[in-house]
Amino acid sequence: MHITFTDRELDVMSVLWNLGSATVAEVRERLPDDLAYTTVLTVLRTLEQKGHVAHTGEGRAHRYRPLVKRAAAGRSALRRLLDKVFDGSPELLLTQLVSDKHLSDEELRRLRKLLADRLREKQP
Amino acid sequence: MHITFTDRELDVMSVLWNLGSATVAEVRERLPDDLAYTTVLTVLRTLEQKGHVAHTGEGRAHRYRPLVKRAAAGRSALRRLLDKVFDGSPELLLTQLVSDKHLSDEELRRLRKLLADRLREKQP
DNA sequence: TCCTACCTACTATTGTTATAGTAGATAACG
DNA sequence: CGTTATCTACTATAACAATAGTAGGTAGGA
Repeated sequence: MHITFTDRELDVMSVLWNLGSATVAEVRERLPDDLAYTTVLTVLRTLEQKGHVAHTGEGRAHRYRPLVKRAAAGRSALRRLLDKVFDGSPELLLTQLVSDKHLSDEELRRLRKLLADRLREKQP
Repeated sequence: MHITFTDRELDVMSVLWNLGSATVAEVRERLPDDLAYTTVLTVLRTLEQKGHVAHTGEGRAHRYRPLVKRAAAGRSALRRLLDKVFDGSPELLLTQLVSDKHLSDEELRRLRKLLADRLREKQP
């Protein structure tokens, strides 16, 4: 089963993942673009229709929360990226990731540790 | 500048990246779904319109080649994934990548080496 | 209590994606 | 040569994405 989001849906999900849950107004003020209130509401509604979020009443307003976990969406998107763009090669992908200028030495070191740990736990 | 492809466009680009260049028929037979010939042609045309591929005549047919490199598309997609889904954390992303069951120990080791090399070259 | 601000529900518009048919050219085959 | 297979160009259409307006309700402040 692959989970996919459109660009705008992903913006919204990102906010929900970060906040845990949010009202329309809360999502709206955190979006990168300045959209009409109703626009944000519409996006949330379509996400709900697709089963990716749910809402509960909070006074007059609705509070939305994600039903899909960040990790699940990540797994899905990563697999797709790996297959289609990096031709199934995790090395190509990682090369790209670490060649990203934004990564500090500290981060690189943490990544290395992460892999080392992972290997150790697989074959003790 | 972010490069983006729709699902189907990405399928097609993937084939072009793998083959270097291809005719409509060649792309078509490598796609995961069984699409009409004209459908594939249409996708290639829109990709051309967007400036992502170009074609040269090859006899009666056209031969298409990517204008966007796999690495460039990868960088763009990876950054997006990192920002929106993994909240900017390369660790989260890598965790997801290595928790993927498809990765063998051998691959994990190669990934670790890749990072080690990268760190060494940054600060010798 | 009355007005204002805020909220949802419904509707609308424009553009894009995904898919494919039809027409007409041409190369290839027999 | 004539017929068939193969191509491109053009056209079409349904579904979805992105954005937002309008109508009508309710809670709270003056």
